[in-house]
Amino acid sequence: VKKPKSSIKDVALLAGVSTATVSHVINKTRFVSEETSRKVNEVITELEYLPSAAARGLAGKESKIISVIFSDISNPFFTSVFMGLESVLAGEGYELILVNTGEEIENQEKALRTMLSRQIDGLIIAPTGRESHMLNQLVDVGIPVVLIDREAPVDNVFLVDLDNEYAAHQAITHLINDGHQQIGVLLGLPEVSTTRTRLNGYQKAIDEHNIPFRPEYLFQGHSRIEGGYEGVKYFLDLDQPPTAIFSMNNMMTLGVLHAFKEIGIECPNDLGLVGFDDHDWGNIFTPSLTVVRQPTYEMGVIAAKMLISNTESTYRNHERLTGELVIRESCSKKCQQHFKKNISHKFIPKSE
Amino acid sequence: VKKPKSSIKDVALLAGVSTATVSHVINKTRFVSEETSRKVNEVITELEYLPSAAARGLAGKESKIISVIFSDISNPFFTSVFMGLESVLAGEGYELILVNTGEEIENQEKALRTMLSRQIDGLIIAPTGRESHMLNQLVDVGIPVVLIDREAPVDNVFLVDLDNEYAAHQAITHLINDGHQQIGVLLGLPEVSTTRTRLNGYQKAIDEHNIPFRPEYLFQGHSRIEGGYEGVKYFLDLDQPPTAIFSMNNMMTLGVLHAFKEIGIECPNDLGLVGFDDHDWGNIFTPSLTVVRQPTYEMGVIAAKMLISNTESTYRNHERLTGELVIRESCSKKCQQHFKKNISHKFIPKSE
DNA sequence: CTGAAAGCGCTTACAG
DNA sequence: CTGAAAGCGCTTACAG
Repeated sequence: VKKPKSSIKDVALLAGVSTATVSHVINKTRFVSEETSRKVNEVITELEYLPSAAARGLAGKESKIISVIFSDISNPFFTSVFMGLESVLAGEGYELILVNTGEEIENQEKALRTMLSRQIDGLIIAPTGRESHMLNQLVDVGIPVVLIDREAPVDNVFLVDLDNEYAAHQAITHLINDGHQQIGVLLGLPEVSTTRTRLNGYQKAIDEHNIPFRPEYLFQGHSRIEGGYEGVKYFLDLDQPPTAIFSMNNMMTLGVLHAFKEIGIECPNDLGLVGFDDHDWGNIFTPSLTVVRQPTYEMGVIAAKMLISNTESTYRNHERLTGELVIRESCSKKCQQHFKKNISHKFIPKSE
Repeated sequence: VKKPKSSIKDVALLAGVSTATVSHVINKTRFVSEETSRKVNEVITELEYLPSAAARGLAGKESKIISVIFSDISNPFFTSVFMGLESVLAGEGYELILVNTGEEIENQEKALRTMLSRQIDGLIIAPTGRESHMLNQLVDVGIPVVLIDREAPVDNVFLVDLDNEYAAHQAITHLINDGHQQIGVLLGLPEVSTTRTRLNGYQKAIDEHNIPFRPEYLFQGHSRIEGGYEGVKYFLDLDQPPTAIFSMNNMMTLGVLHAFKEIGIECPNDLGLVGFDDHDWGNIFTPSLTVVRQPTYEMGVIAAKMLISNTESTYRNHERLTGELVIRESCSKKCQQHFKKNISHKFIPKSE
């Protein structure tokens, strides 16, 4: 039951003009007399004509497609960034191809390869951080790319990220001021740049307070729920468990809360918690969560504007935003002894 | 610093064959001697040749683009569906254009119009439910479309959804068995089909238990956080407030929990709660939430498979899945009097 | 103020 | 086993 689509030729024929004229009235790319212009538009609506994006792309114009490559779209951080992107790009007539790499470099490379064969007008990517052959190739070919959230070893790209070191420093300092000296860290993925910069902020904060660095207070949580969950178990099994936890992202924070509930840990009295990324449940949970809020939507907006601004004047190549420490209830320590002494006997491992 | 991309002509020239042959070795669409085939592939890697998707599309082949139109990508329901879609489609070489309508019919129509001008291979959409001219046109033009989660007035489309009536019936029956006779409902958007079917399930369940239907127990929450929050306030202001709330989606449930925390409502003793959609925080919250879990990821998988299965045999035009009632702690009522009597004096309106 | 025509980079009958 | 060539539906110098 296919209805044949009409082409620019059909329009030209019916309107009694050339295809060039039709093209020009559609794109407003040269003057056309009002009369013919009207006639052409009439025929267009009559035939329900829509120009073929493929033909347009081939003929050398922009594709109006921008590719977005994220690592984990189930993370609200990225959906919020996406909405920020969309808010400016949709208005400009762009469509977004979204691909989810699941943090796998092979998926990223494969996606980038496809993008290279498409006529994309730009790329917005939260890169894995490892060397990427395809990313360099995309840049070489002249496609504008903006890195978001994370750095990567490429030149001639835009970058919008958070001042992660400052944000982490702020969070840890807050924890210290609330009486914590032993602070466990749930690390994000090692190959992602934010893990390093947030750790730097931690280091700097404890240094400033002459708190010794303890490698056993670092746990690799892989930015995943399970990692946060396992991390709590790990910390409590230490001879001298930390009195507070710094979680480097919201997924791990969720895992921490899981563990807290399961083990019966009362936060912040038993164990303090400061997280990265804010969300509605952060406010609902008891205690409500003290977190570093990232301006996620705004990051998307800026990235999008960078990409489509041909005037380089508006933005620098690198826009660094500032996080906001949202102080709620999960940090303030009231008793100083280590939590382990009191509850280790009620530890219930997760049933698998 | 643009590096010129090489075309199929360049490859043909360097390999000493025709473009037809190059095309055929790439697509494996007719036999080519092993020797020339090898030679062609060598040249391809040497030139880092990648076929132009635009040209391919124009020349009549598939575009390998599938369009996904959702109403709210910040809702985990949709991100989970998206990941299900991606899990099968990425493997088949498809790219997904994602657009977020924010539940606005105009945005939907605009997006569909663009899709019509693109050479998309298929469309997966959670439609607003209202009559859509563009949707019909897409179908007319021969593009396969699958409706997901919701129905819409179109013919010749696939549909994958939940048995919403059954799911709601199950949830309400559970509430009734836990001792609730007054059950307030937070309605989803009126134009979305699931709102109607879930309400039917509610109606059926109370009918079966001879519980009178009370229109004042229905509150329009618009499937949004604010709606859930306002709903709780509304219900508690009734002369005879309900003893339990049925929330038709996870966003409204979040709003309910906000209100609970703010007003100081103890769930389930003060007010029971059963929600639609499951999420990690459902388990973390105290009390943990009793909800209808939808097989979201699976819905995505099935929708994707429907779309690309040319053999109509595998799937019917309509696949209806079954939700699972996950019983946790937020329903069982222990005291029978209406909650209002005890706490209305501590009511603190949200500061705006 | 408007047209004729080349060209974008593929695919695919048609031929041999 | 492989080529020459038409054609997909646009855009854009070039001409007038």
